[in-house]
Amino acid sequence: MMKSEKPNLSAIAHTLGVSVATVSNALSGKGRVSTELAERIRDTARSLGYVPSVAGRALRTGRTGVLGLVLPDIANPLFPQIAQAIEQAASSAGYGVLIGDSRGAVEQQTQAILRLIDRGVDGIIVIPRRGTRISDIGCPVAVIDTPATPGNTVASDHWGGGEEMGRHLRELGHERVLILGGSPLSNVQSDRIGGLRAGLGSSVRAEVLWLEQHAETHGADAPLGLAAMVKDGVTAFAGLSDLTAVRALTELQAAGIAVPEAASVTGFDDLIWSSVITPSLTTLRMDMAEIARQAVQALVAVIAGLPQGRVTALGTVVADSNSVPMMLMLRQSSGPRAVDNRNVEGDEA
Amino acid sequence: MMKSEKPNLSAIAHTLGVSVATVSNALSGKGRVSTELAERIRDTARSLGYVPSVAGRALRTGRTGVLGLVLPDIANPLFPQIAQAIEQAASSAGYGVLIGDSRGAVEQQTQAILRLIDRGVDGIIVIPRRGTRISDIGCPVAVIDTPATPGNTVASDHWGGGEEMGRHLRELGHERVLILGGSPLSNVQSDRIGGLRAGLGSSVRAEVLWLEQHAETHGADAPLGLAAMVKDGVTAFAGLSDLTAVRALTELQAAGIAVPEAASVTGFDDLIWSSVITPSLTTLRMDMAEIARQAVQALVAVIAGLPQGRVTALGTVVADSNSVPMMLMLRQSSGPRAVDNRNVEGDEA
DNA sequence: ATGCGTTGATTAATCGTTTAATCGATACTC
DNA sequence: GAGTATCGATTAAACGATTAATCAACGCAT
Repeated sequence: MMKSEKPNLSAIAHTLGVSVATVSNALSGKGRVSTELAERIRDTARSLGYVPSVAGRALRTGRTGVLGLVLPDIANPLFPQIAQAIEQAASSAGYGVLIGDSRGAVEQQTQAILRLIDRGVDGIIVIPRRGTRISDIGCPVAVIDTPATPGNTVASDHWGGGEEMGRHLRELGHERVLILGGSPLSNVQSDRIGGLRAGLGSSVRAEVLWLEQHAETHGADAPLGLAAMVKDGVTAFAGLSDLTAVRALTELQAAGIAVPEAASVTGFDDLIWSSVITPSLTTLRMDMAEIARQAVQALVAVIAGLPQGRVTALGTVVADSNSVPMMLMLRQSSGPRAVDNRNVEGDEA
Repeated sequence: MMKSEKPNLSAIAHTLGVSVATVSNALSGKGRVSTELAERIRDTARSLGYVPSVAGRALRTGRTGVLGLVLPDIANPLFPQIAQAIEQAASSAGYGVLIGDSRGAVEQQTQAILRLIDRGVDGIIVIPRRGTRISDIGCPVAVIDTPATPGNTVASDHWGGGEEMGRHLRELGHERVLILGGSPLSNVQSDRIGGLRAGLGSSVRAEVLWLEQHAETHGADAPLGLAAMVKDGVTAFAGLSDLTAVRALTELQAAGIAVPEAASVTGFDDLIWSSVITPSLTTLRMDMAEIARQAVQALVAVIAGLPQGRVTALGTVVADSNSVPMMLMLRQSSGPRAVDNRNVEGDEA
């Protein structure tokens, strides 16, 4: 059963009759060890099932090999994608990922960061709450927000994505578009709107409906009255997230308005259900794998003190490119503009 | 700027002219220290901003104060709820949470667990892949699956939830129900189906459509043909997750079948969009906060070697109660059975 | 006065790894 | 052949916290 206590460096050193330092050097490839002995050391290390003690190493080197991940609100439906990508990137860079939740309030974000630092993380990846700036904390930070945000490390090209979507809708012939946003405070949403407007061009009329504001005046889950807007001439609804897009889509369908025949609906983020609903949702997918890879790489470079590790004036790390293109997922919910919706049947709300 | 190096025990000891051991004793409250001196030590510790080194402590005590969290697939839309609840519970118990992703494959699950153990976690919380058993690994494990699963630590009462939902549908007068499941291998889904059948009673005809199987024969995102089933007399669709419920809901709507007037749709899990779609989705919410609390508590009890810490024959920790009730969220997508759907308009697919 | 128990503090060892300093021994240069 | 690199390995000192063992001092009963 070889239930022997976990093997450590001195166990290996002892079985081979050498010193622990030599073993350490051999395994890390740092000091000077004869290739032949190094080989034997690696062999016995493997056969003994040696795995270095993170605690011992951390104590000596001052680095834990752990990154912290802070999200505005862990309950965000985007979280799975993000967490998976970050974990994957960190793991293949030899790092673990400790999660920190800043559930809601802004000051909680700082709290979460401080807790992670107290736990000894080597660096932190923050997806900041809308409008928040990351003040100078005592460890390397990668910020994933918007290419336009000062101090941003790397992020999706929300503007470019919006532009592509806008162009798509314009080419379909839409002339009145309603943009459905959550809150004007979000950098991400501002970028997406800017891009949408640019892509739609000056000939297309685009208005914005802020859901947060709507919720305040009409109650939390009140209908948005989209059917009336269709009657009024709106033929496309561009949600700034798939969540609001699905909300719009179902509200239209429930009112008897066919999507995409009578009205188009588009979203952002390609959340998991976007492809399974009927009609499947035209949306923009973020390349989270690439974003995560870059963020982690930049962070690790600074942590390891590599020459390519660079830091902004705000103390955040900088990646190769701070903007990663989004990918338009053309699906069924967007189509050519309906010729005339004024006499469409729908209306229930 | 007091950029002094991080204060450690000896820094405190030095400023007060006492030994580090005394400081350690005072702060941990373990050894024998005069109350007056202990007070002074705590004061200076606070004023120096002392925070214990996790590495040092881990090396000495062998415990890191970190729990691992392993999920079947991090991309699961339930992940946010779970992660947030676990992080919260762990945090208030003084533990950090390290995430491990077993992205897909079953053997990856074991890999993820081993990686976490190598990182020195004190315990692991696993939400196992369907049908997977957790073999004896070298550290305390809490399993969140199904009350009926052998070795389960704590979980939602999926059966009871299903029963409640079944009763709800029966009371609405439905006589033919289609249950929409993903895969028959899932313990959770089996329980939910069992409960649904029990709640519906013997007078209600209930069939199951397995989406995974359907995808294999008809292609990944093929329509489920629900409109035809409505014509055939089915008046209620019970999704085993909100994801499939929304899929069903939109497919029905797109086919011109009014929900809940012509057909009811229900789900499980109360995922984030369930409340914002139209009609909002009747579903069952899990009490993840309570589940997480119990799992963490049980795990920590075993880790700390407390007398109330108990372990099953399979090596998993046991909680106070292994079953937490689900909560029926009555919303708009379920209603009384339509008298006759045979001549309903809908049909497009 | 001797012995004993208690209190309040210190000493010193230990956890496992890294790394600068050291030290033989061999090889090379002039 | 004496001085000097170079190579290959060892020694020993950290890193910061915990904890068993020890110790001085004091009170108190015999």
